[in-house]
Amino acid sequence: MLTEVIHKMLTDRQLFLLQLLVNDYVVSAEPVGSRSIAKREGVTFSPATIRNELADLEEMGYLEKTHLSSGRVPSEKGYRFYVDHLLSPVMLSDDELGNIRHAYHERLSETEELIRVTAKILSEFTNYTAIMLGPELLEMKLKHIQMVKLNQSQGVLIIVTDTGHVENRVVSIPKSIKADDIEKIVNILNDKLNMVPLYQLQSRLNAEISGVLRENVRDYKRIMALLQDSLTISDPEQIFYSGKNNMLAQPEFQDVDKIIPLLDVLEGKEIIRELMSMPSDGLHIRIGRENKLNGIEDCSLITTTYSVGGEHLGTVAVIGPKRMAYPRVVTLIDMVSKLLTENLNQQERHDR
Amino acid sequence: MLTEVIHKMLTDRQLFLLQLLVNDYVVSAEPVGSRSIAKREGVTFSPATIRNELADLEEMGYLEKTHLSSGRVPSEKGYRFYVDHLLSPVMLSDDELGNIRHAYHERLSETEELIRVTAKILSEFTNYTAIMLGPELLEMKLKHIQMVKLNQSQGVLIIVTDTGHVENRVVSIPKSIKADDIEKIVNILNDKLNMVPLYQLQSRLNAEISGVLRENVRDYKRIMALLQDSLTISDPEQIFYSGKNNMLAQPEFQDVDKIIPLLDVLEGKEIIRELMSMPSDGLHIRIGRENKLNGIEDCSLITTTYSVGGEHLGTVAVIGPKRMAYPRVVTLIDMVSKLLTENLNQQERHDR
DNA sequence: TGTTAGCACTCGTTCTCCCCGAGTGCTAAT
DNA sequence: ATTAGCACTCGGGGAGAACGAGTGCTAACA
Repeated sequence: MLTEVIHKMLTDRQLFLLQLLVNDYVVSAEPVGSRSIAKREGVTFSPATIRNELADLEEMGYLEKTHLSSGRVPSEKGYRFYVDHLLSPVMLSDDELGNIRHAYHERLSETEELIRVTAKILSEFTNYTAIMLGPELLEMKLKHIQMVKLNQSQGVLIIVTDTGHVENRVVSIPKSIKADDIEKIVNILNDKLNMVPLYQLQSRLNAEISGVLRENVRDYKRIMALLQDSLTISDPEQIFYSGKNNMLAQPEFQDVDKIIPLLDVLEGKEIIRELMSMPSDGLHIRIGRENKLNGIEDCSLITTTYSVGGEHLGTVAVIGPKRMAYPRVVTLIDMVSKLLTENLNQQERHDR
Repeated sequence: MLTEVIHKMLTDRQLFLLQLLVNDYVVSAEPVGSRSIAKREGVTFSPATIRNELADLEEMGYLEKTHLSSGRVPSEKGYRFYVDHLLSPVMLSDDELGNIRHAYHERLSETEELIRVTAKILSEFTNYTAIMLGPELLEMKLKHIQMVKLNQSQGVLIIVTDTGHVENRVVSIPKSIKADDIEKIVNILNDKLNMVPLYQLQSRLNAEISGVLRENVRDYKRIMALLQDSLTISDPEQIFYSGKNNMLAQPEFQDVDKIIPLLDVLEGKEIIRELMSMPSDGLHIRIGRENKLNGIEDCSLITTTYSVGGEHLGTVAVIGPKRMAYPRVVTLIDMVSKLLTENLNQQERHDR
């Protein structure tokens, strides 16, 4: 057991006090003093004793003071310890459980809609910001491809994936390419590329299709260029945000100068890269500076993953202040990612 | 000429002073005093004279004071007058013109992309928030409809409109409906509904299609229910935002308590209704409380429209503080909406 | 009669000073 | 080992004072 290792360094009482202090600070957002801890239930010793203990905890780096004679605040090391060893799962009230299940109860046949709803639930129940990465587009497989002509020189190319996701783009069609050519090409593509992952489209196109096309259609070069262009997946990630403004209500972000960089980061692409750099198995927590990304030094990031049909992976993330209600968020994010996986696979089940 | 009517009430000097004061306040965001006006170029009279004039303008309701001995600030009536009678068009620098044209210079074949880029340009060059309403989905005409089967019980219904917009939704297909039925149905729909505006789909379905279906396919009732369900356009508006966070940099929104309601309104649906309530011809400005919507009493809204092929109308809007750089925004929004129309119709031209 | 210099007055802002209270560390008694 | 007591620290809040940007008014002037 890990606790034995811990006991060598921290006494039971110190563990208890650290836990109390973090719990207190998480709700009050203000430095916690010995007196207020002493008043808490289950505390049998005096403020003076607590002060001694807290001084030790501070010396070990688990706590900090904002100024010489202030109460204590958890350090990042303190949060890390709390999260690793002291996190006790929290029970949600029946009311809340009911509400969550209810939100999922509508008929949500579309994967996107399901993810969007999940993000909303997560942000509303945590009061922080939820970010979800959809299943990577590039991992999806091509189910059907289609060209719809809009007018003499333009058409819409439509790509449907196995998950039911639809990509479309408008393309210019040179005059030299005739309608029956297009039909022929689309048929060839559907034939050869069925269930090919999107990230392979380019290479397959060059390897297999180019030869077939050369034999079957006129103006082969132009068509190849066109296809190469339009079968490039430009934005390989689907991103869903919810509750971006929840951060504004947090006491640590009352200052506008803190809000602007934060919101800028939340809207930017770097946060996505940060999310994708999280390990892809199970639940992970990054506290403050553990995030490599500038601008969220005062935030914590909790992520987990969900899967569709045991394959396509997506990420569920909650971002909030370092002083986060970790137990609650962990419970919620875990629950929601399981519900999401469950729901998605329920759809998937129809496949077999 | 309107100016004659004005002259009966406001002297030339008063007009001049009002204009100076608004221009000054727009950049400084602070009450303007007589001394600072006197220092401006072209002002030949003394602070005392200016004070007298300003007092008159205040009496007439064009100016306000924040407190008894402060400088003056334009009232809503003052802004209104300024906007109606004193707005002098502003020239953009060659640099800026170049940048704008450059931003449009990439190949932007997709309507959506074009609108998105326009919003971005507008918000970046004004430093306010841009909101664009896409051409109303309901006005578009059906170009092609298609069903792609995903698995035994689900398929994706794809609707392509004449503008190249693609709508799609996942539908559950009852087992009783066979593949050849689906093909038959889709053929009938494409045949009967070609170039029918989307808002008519429902009624046409009931009037014309239901009879044909009854004769040609099994399980007619179920299919009708399915079609009725999936041919409903759920979200009839496409909305593009850009620069929502620009508001945070404005001095009037330094207070977090002001930011939260503002951002909430910007994210909400009411603002869309407000936008749609603007007259649909030419450029319009609503100042402060002229907006019926709560939460943007301190903002002004400038809108204009753009058109696609002389038909589908969309809205371009900029929202900023009442103390807005009106001349610049008017010039920019006008220019950008023209460029947008131009670009869209360039695509359209290929049609003929 | 319109303009302007001069002056008393107003009022928000900023700075200082002071006090309060929450909290600490240390010491000595239990 | 625990705790009561005490001196000390420091941020926050409130009361004044000084400041300055601005006004309105009056009287003099062209």
